Amino acid sequence: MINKYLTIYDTLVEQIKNGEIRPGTLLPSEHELTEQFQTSRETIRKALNLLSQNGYIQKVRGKGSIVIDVSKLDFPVSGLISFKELATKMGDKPKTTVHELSLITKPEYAIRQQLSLSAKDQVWKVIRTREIHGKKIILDKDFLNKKYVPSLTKEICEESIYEYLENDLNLSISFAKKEIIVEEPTAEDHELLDLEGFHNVVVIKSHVYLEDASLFQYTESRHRPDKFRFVDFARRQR
Amino acid sequence: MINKYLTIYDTLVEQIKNGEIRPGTLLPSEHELTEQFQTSRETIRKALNLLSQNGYIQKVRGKGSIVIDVSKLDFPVSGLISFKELATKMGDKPKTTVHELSLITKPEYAIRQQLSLSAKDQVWKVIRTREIHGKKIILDKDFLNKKYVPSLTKEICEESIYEYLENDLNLSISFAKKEIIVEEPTAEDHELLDLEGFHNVVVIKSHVYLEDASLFQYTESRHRPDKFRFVDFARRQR
DNA sequence: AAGTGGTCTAGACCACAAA
DNA sequence: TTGTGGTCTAGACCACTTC
Repeated sequence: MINKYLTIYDTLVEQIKNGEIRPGTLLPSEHELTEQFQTSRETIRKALNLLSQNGYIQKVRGKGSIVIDVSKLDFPVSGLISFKELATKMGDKPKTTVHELSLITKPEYAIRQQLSLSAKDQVWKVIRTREIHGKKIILDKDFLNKKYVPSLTKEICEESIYEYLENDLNLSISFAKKEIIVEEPTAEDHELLDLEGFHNVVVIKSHVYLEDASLFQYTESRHRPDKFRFVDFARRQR
Repeated sequence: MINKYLTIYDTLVEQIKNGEIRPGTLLPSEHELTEQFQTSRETIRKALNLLSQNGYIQKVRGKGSIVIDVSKLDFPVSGLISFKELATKMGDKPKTTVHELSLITKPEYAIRQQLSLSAKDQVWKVIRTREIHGKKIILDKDFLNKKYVPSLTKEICEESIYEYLENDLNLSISFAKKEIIVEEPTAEDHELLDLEGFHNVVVIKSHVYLEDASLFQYTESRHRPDKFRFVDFARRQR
């Protein structure tokens, strides 16, 4: 059997999405749910806390758990939509072009800083553009610590580096720190992207960490501003 | 006495920030912590889960809790830096100008939609610009449901609407759904902001909810792109 | 085999809301 | 007063890492 509290979570999410439990109404009380799912209250509370964190319910002491209207925004609860999702959403086959794939033996200072490298660490540098409806709208610059990724090919970069990491290398990404800013396009942006007169690019700088909290990738994803969208669900405080 | 698990959380955060517990090392085990803080393991685990959610540690089964290097980004763990923080960080007194403060008796369709209003609900409309170093760089357009905010003055809008809501009206914001996109400046942007040749504005659209999950505010915060910055800590999965 | 974190339990007491 | 969610406990068993 799989996790009990996750199956309860999934069940409730399903019921909320289906409309079996309507927005604005109350969930059954924790006591009732323990009977419904034949489990202890703490287990129910774990499931409910997940629902709360992911924006499905709002818990109110003394009252109950209010179901939030999740229909207002159509997206994964939080975060940047990935390139593949973006492309398929726009009804297009995603197309990736690899402009550079090289192994840097002596990384420059800025990169060593970003990846907290020691003097002898080597780094994969990958530069790719992403195309939707025939327009190159995203420029991805990836730097990966060779310590964790011994080999890398053009074919892998054209598909998905992440799938390669997870499926073949058995590396698992656990968290990322992202920063979003707007910059003037560089010469490289002008050369590789179809900017069509846009005067800014949206830049997402990410530090990506593995399960053991080791930093293994730094990425700059540079987007044409008209195609950029980021959503966030922010719960107040702890 | 206040919350036990929160005080434990605060203690550990303090130790991590001070450097008493160094990044890359392991926290004491949960068992050890129960003895250190004279409490049960589940209470310790509540504190540790908070640390994990807020990006201070990474828990690894069988190993322990790794302390993450929190110094790489200097900011509140996640989210948009507020105007006041931004201003004080740049060593300037924040200055707010109120351009409009009006009560709309018949809100247009778009606003009724955004705030899920019934036909007879009235809405406060507030338009303000924010100034740093003598430049108007943020345009805030707020729409507040009068049902929750009976009165509003120019003085309140020049200070902080939020402080008024929380301190005087005893209203508490619980969560917000935000969307970030980049737009061409409108005529209004050109009129009210010091755009200085910038061709885009970063727009943060927010739906703000109260503790009982009722939607009470819709806001568009329009930023000059060079002064915009957003940070995000994204943990994978649930 | 020993130590770590992950899940689950059954019960207790508390703070808050509504009737 | 009753019902709700919030905190806390002491213990159990499991899955994983390390030795």
